Formats: sequence, C-alpha cells, structure tokens
Amino acid sequence: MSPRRSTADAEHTRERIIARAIEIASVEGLEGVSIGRLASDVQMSKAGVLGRFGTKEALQRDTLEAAIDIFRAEVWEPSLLAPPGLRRLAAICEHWISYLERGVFPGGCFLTAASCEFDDRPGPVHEAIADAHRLWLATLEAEVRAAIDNGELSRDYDPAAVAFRLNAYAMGANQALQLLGDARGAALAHDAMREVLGLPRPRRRRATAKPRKPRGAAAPARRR
Amino acid sequence: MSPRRSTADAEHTRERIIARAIEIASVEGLEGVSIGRLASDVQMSKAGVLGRFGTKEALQRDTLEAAIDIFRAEVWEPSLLAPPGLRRLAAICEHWISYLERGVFPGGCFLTAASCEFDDRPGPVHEAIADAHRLWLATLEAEVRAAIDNGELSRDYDPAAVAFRLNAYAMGANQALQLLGDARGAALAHDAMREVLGLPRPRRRRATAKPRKPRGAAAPARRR
DNA sequence: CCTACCGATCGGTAGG
DNA sequence: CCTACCGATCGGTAGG
Repeated sequence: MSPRRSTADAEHTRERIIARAIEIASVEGLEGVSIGRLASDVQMSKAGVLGRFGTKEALQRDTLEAAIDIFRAEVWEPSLLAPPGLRRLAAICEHWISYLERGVFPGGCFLTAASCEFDDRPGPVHEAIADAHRLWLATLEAEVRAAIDNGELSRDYDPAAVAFRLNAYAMGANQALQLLGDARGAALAHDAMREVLGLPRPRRRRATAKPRKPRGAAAPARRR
Repeated sequence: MSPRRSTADAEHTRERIIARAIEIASVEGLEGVSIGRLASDVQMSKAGVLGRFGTKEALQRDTLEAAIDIFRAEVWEPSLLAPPGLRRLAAICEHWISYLERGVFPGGCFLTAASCEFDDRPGPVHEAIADAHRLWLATLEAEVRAAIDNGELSRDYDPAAVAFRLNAYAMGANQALQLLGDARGAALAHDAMREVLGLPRPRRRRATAKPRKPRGAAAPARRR
C-alpha cells in the first residue's frame, strides 16, 4: 500500500464522522450524538469512532468547531469581499439570512441550537459555544465601529446594541423558519437588520401581501 | 382516612412530579427528563411516575403545558391590569424582561429552550410548542392592532414586524443572560423593545457605563 | 481499526 | 402505588 494511504484515509474517515455528527447534532442536539449510532451510520465499530476522539465530549467539541467553520465560511468569509464598515455589515446580513433560508444545517442554525442546549450546562462545550458567540458579537461590533469611523453611521450608534439586535433578528428568523415553517421570518429579519443599519429597503423579497407604505426612517440603535 | 385523601394526594404527587420535571427540562431539555431520574428525585418508583402520564411523551406534553402556564402567569396575566394597546404592550415588555432577569426557570426561558430543542423533531410536542409560539405572536399582534386603533401607534406599523422584533429581543436577552452570563442583555432588550414601540427610554437601568447621548427617535417597524 | 465485553441507564410492561 | 423484570442502548475499556 502507498505510504500515505493510512494517513489520508484516517483524515477522510474523520471528516465523514464529523459530517454525520453535524447532521445529527443540528436536529437532535450535541447531546443526541451517540457513539453507537454514529458508528452504525458511518459503518464503523464504536471503538473505531471513539478512538478518533477519545471521549464523547471531545467529539462534541470537534463537531462544534467544524460547525463554526461552516458558519464562518458561509457568512463571514464571503463578506470580506466588501470593505470594512457599513458595506461589510450589509453583506454579512445578506449572507446570514441566506444561510438561514437555505437551511445549511438540516436542523437550522447549529450555533443557536447549541447555545440553547448548553446555556446552563457548565463545562468545556459551554465555554466553546460562549466563546464563539462572544467572538461573533465582537466582530459585528468592530464593523459598526468601522462604519462610524468611516462616517457611514452616526456616532450615536451603540455598537453593542447594533450587534445585539442583528443577532436577535437572526435567532428570530431561525425560529420562524424552523419551528413554524414560516418563510416570512427571513424577510422580517432582513427588513429589521437593514433598518437597524439605517439602510433602505432593497428590492422586494417574497414577503407579506400587505399594502406597502413609503419606507420609514432608519432605526437608530443609539447610545443611552 | 378521609374520602378525598387519595384524590388530593394524587394531585399533589402529580404537581410534585411536574415541578421537578420543569426544573430538569429547563436545564437539560425536555428529552433530558428521564423517568428513572424523576422517580428518584421525587422518591417514587419508576412505575409510579410513569403510571401518572402513560408515556414519556405525555409527560413531556404535560410539563410543557405547566411551563406555559407559568409564562402566562408571569408575563401575560399581570399585563391585563393595563388597558389594551400600547400601555399593555409596555407592561408586557416590562414583565417579560423581569421574567428573564429573575430566572423564573433555572435554565432560562423554558419556551425558547423547548423551541430550539424540538424545532426539527416532528410530533405532538413540536406541535404544542409551535402552537404556543404562534398564539403568543398573535397575542402581541392583537395588542399592536389595538394600539393602532387607539391612535397610539401610526398605521404604518406592521403588527407582525413588531411582534417578530419583540420576540427576537427576548430571545437575545435570554441568550445573553444564560449563555454569556451578561446582565447587560436585559437592558439591551429593554431599550430595543421600547424603541420598537416608540416609547421613551425610562429611568436608567443598570446598563453600560458609556456616556449617554440624548435619546433617539422611535424606531418604526413599518409595513413594507 | 476490530470483537467482545463492562456496568449503568433508558422507556416501558407484568402482575399484584 | 409497588417489585421485578424486559430488551435496547448508553459511554467507555480490554486486548489484540
């Protein structure tokens, strides 16, 4: 056999395990990923699966990390094509809504689900989720500050308030789409995100059939 | 023994089981409520616990229903003292934030947790959660319509958009408080809720130490 | 990576 | 409401 075969195969096997774990966890939760079921799904023995990670908790951490990588690749990285500040924030919102609408994870936003599941369970998985969330909020806040420095947003805007609201709208959209199966959630969140950023409403998306009024003024998330 | 004793005891026992199930479920999720653990916690046999409900799923439904009753008693019922429309909406927001801040459930908002846990698991528990969420959104929308009819809000306000945003802010506050342990989430949500309703900022709550600017204009959640 | 196994716990049932 | 039990599955280990 080729000298690299076992290493390459091992990496491939690991990726297959993680990919399946992400699918299961996005629907059943990270705690719902059981080693026996995972082994049967990827046609391996339990010991074979567990051997890659050591413990279930390590498997959960690696699964979470891979899911965060997907979120980053879907929402953050494509937004780097836009310049820092308001245009990048607008790009993030577009990609974020698209990520939720397309159902990148079968069970809806993985990070929201993991956040709810582990918000009161102490331990390394909780810490990893909280760190990822804090990092994302800080990233959004940094872009708001850049927009202020660019003169695109008034100095009255509070970066923490804007980040809080954008994140809240994304969670609301995820709930509408996943729990209620209500596609209007994406448009409601999209409108709200653009309003928080003081951006005009874009060409109409699929939304309610209600009569439209002229658009309102931007909604400032001001400092207190 | 008194003729009513067994019935009263049975009811009391049932309440003890449900009360414990709510505590467990708010931290570990509804799926994390196991009959054996519940039995041990309330000092009964597994068969004794299960006999009350028949199946685990029925126990989950009854636990959910009891949690919804608590939410209603904490947030909705005290708001009925305010007249329909804007003043009732303001009261709902106050009680909602207070409910989240006080940690009425040990694991944070039970309904948000259950919504995340069951958003992609079909079945009667999913339906019960979705029904409860739809009812709550419809309740908020009805109050927005009343506020419009009262002339307290402009006809440009979209009731569905307002309800969506209020709910999103509550979820954001819950995440900040539970996942991050960040008490500022309550003030951020409170400010955002009042802004959506066009209400002035109230006397300062415990919030950030940042310098304050004069308050901004109300944030209209207008029809498209 | 495998087979074979560990003790613990799961939801649920039989029989009283 | 109890004891006693069912088959299934859990996370994890021994030994190779």
